[in-house]
Amino acid sequence: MDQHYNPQALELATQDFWLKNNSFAVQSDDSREKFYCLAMFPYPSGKLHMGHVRNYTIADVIARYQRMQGKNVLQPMGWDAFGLPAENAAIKNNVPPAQWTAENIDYMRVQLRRLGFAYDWDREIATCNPQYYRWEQWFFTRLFKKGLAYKKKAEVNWCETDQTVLANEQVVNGCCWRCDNPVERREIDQWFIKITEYADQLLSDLDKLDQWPEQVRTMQRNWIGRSEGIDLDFGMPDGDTLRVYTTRPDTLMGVTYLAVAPQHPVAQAAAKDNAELAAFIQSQSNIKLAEADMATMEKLGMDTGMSATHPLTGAEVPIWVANFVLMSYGSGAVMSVPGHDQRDWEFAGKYGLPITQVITPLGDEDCDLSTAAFTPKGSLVNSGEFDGLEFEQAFTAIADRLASENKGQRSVNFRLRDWGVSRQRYWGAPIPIINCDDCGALPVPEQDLPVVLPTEVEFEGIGSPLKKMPEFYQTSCPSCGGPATRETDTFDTFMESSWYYARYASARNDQAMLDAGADYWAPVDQYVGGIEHAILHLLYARFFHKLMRDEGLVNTDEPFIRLLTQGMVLKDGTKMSKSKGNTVDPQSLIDNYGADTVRLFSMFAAPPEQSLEWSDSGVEGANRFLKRLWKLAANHIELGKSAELRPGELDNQQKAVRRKTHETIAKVSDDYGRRQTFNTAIAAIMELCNELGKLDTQNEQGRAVMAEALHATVLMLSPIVPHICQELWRALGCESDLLNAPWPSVDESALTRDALELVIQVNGKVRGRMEVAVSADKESIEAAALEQDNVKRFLDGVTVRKVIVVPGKLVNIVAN
RNA sequence: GCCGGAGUGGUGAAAUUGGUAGACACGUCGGAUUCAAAAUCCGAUGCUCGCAAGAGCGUGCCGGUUCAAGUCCGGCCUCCGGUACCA
Repeated sequence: MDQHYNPQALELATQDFWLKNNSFAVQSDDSREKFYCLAMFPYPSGKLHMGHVRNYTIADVIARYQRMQGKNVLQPMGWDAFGLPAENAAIKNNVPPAQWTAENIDYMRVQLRRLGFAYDWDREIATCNPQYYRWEQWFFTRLFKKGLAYKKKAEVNWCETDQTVLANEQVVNGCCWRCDNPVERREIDQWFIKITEYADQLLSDLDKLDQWPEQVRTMQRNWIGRSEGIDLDFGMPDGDTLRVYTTRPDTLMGVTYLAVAPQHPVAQAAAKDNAELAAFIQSQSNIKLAEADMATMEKLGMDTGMSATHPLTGAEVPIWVANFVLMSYGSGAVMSVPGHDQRDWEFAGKYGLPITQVITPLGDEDCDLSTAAFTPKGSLVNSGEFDGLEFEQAFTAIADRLASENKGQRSVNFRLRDWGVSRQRYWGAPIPIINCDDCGALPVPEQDLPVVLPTEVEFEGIGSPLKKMPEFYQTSCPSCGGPATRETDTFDTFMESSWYYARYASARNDQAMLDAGADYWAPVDQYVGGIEHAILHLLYARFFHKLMRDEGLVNTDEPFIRLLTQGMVLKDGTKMSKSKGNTVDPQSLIDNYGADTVRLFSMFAAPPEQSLEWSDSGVEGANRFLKRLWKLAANHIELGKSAELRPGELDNQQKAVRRKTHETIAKVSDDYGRRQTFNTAIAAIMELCNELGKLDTQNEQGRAVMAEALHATVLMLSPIVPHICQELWRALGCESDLLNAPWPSVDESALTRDALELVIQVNGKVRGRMEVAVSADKESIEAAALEQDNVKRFLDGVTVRKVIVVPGKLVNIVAN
């Protein structure tokens, strides 16, 4: 065996071996337990970045570990190939998005192969391929027929200069990122999918996801935002009503004004003969659609001059237009209770509206309405017949009263909004709809699918090229046969990423969206991806899975059983990304050190769920460890075949090393399987190797202990650094295929010890240590602790009050 | 703004159920080896005081619970992610 570790040659040879043996292609096999391991597929942006390397190494480690547990493991890879960056690159480099994307995929595929990931490449998919998106189009037509897809008007960011719809990302400080002119909001027809019909299920099924991080479940719960309240109607002068939703009906008697969204019909009507109000509403249309912008902007409002009648008191309350009221939540109108809502309080203060107290504290909370609103729940005052009631009683009493007068009823509301899937962009899957003047919007018939996106296009970036291609949009109505036009909008790319995990299981089927492969492989047993996808992608995928279930395509409720959300790879304290220009190219690291070093470093630097601050130093250390490991094995092999291990004949050092070996197996197994903290697994293996370096191998049993430890080490490291381990496995004389070798097991008899060290504290501070026999009882431990010289110093002149013995850990002497 | 995280040596981090703070590495310093250097190996390394034994301090900040708090509770600060058209 070569004393010198040469990763480049070794890794290429190993990858060649895997390729020739088709090592990672898998088939359904009902006789074996399956394990579906999936990392979120990449957007083919050009080159891999460190976030990809981290993501795919984590998943690969888990996949290889599960294979060593004897499972039938599927790990596929593909490309989230539609999206905005391809259009930007097309404009910048004058290359069609399809070509740019295909070239990136080809380059990145080579990089993934070079990193040695155990993918079944036979199942590779790219979402921009018509063989993929045709099933998405087909599925959408099914949703349309079920009434789950519908069209309505919704706002977009519009650049009048460029005549283009802008993504939020493309609006910088309220202006177009290309021409720097102010954007405005514009209403256009868009397609929606009724995710709100599934809100209850999406919420309640979160309870089943007990192998998801709690933080992700909490975020989704809050995003769905179920609340219980009351819909109630204020009377309008024309006899009509103005509906508001509130979760605090107990404060109803404290309403001093109503606030409606600028887009609300009442606001629009009032503006018709009020130029000042019309100008105010107009000025609010220059704010971009992002919630963060709307929530942080200055809260502004204007009196409409109109008023409404309070449903219980009959009092007249003024109606204001307020820019912080969202047309998309509830009814687009809210009742304002400045005494008990901080935002209403600030607004009332600013515009001189009255502030009334109707809740009084139950406990000793501060309540001074001249300094702030009092927002906790309490007991009602100034509320007539409801005085003295607490929240629950008041809720019931007021709800019943409103219901009896037919002015309101209990209502469950969700923050979640229906999913808008229309994009006014070229590089996406065409929405399979035909618009006929006589018959309306109709789905493209199944036999005419897919609606293929033309890839030979003139791409200028001003609007979608599809709108200038009559050969694309001119068609005939599937119902009446008359002339009709296709939708030129394309789908949100979240559509493609919402079901790809299932398609991998049926990747080559051109007769159906999913087949028996999906029955076998779905759901995904382990999903790995960035925490930034905690809400949108993961919620849409959960929704899509339920849609597919209800279409009979899958037979489970949830797509992802266990979820690992990896932290960001940061550099200089901010997310590493192409747009920020702070990326580290993993390719040069692979060229310098090899794939195993890059894999080892990215697993060692931080636990998977934490963000990882990149530093170039440390990669060197990972490489150094592999060199040391190589040399350790080479030195052992040079000494020749080792004898059979006879545990009864070991001396103390050999026993200690063997104990360390099995302690390490126990620790590393737990770190891989339960904790998924690969950094601590690596640290434990490093500790073992440090011990092995000190082991005397001049005698037979010493070499036998070394052999056992090296076998375990190679097995335990193989998911992380598979290339070097494959080579060492062979060099250690093992004939079997390391990929399928069973995970090492713990020999409990090797773990026993006679004595252990206890820490002795006086009043919680460490004052000494002592060796005690494992069998020692509490009394003898206490007595020995009190005899320690340094302990006695601290007990001088004080009285021992209590002695606490924590078995196997410490003794704490409480004295004063 | 709202929702969810994070904050520990010079650096990345460890401490899994409230029980020895800093494992494992990086870096730095010292030594061995070398004509010399690289590489490699050995040793030291939280801060302060001390020849040493040892002592004091120390996990973003303020307060609390406990024999014992990085860990639990209350209140802040800073940074990161998401915020529905970036993916």
